[in-house]
Amino acid sequence: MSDRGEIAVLLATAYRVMVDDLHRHLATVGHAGLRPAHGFAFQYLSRHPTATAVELGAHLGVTKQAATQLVDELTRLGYVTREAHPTDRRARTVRLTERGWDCIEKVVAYWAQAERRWAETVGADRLTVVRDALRAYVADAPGGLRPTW
Amino acid sequence: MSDRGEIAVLLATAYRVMVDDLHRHLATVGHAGLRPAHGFAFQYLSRHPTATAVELGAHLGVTKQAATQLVDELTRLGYVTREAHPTDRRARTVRLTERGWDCIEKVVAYWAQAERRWAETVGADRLTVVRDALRAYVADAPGGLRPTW
DNA sequence: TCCAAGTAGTCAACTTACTTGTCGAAAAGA
DNA sequence: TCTTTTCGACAAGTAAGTTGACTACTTGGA
Repeated sequence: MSDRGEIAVLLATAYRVMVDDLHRHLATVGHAGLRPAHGFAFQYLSRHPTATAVELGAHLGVTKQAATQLVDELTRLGYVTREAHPTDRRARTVRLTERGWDCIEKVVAYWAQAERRWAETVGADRLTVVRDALRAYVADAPGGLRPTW
Repeated sequence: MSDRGEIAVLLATAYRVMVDDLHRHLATVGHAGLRPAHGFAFQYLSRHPTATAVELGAHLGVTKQAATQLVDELTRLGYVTREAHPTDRRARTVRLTERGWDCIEKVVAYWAQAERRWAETVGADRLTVVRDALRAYVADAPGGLRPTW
């Protein structure tokens, strides 16, 4: 179980290490209490400024109730606010606060730094190979995203 | 959020795709009902034939109660059996059944095949680079394994 | 050899992050 | 207009973990 198919184990471990490191880091820069699930919510909200909770749920692949709970939690933590929807009086849009944007910036900065460190140990050219190979793998694969971190 | 630090997103997505594909495949070869968490239990049990539930829990990073529940479930599904511990009358060892070993074999075979397919699209030499780079990443990282799939 | 401390596993209650189901209010399509 | 759909709220249930307390057995030291 360690030669053939080793990449699967490595992939799982690398993923885990990355997520753990990120959250450990975030906790030290004023963003404790975030769970992996929040990451993709942030990513979606950052490029869909008028998204509703239901929309967000659809993107994350969870029910609207779960999405509502997530938004409740992010609201309580100060990362998003709910505002009246411009055209639909049933709906409310979910908007990132300044604190939300700050967190996103810090995630991006941390990943960029982690990537630089990795490039230092294995070489930038090799890291490019990794990136391309991963792109090929996920492009090839069937179906829905929903990375669930 | 897509150039610098893109590898983080790719890693998360690739992991997700891999796990989903694996479980979809397992369901088609007579091993439906398995959850990601079972994978590492199998891996550990395959190389620690006299492991107890508590030991397994320590390896997986969960409480003994959670480990016991996991073993209950695997027993019910026919993947493991509990047997008297050879020297400790408090303890019971958890042993893989034939069905358990069959599942492990199928996982290994599937990963090997997935790796071959991947190598076909990106080239075997590039896949070696990926493997080495991932090894370097997880080796570099601090601390506990516990991939939690 | 006995006793205190430690450990394997069980039972019970609670927490978290979801799920399904139902509903009122508003929107949208025929 | 009228029917159907959709947004979000409320309620209850489930799955997979947690902490805490307990019994049965083991172990190591006085």
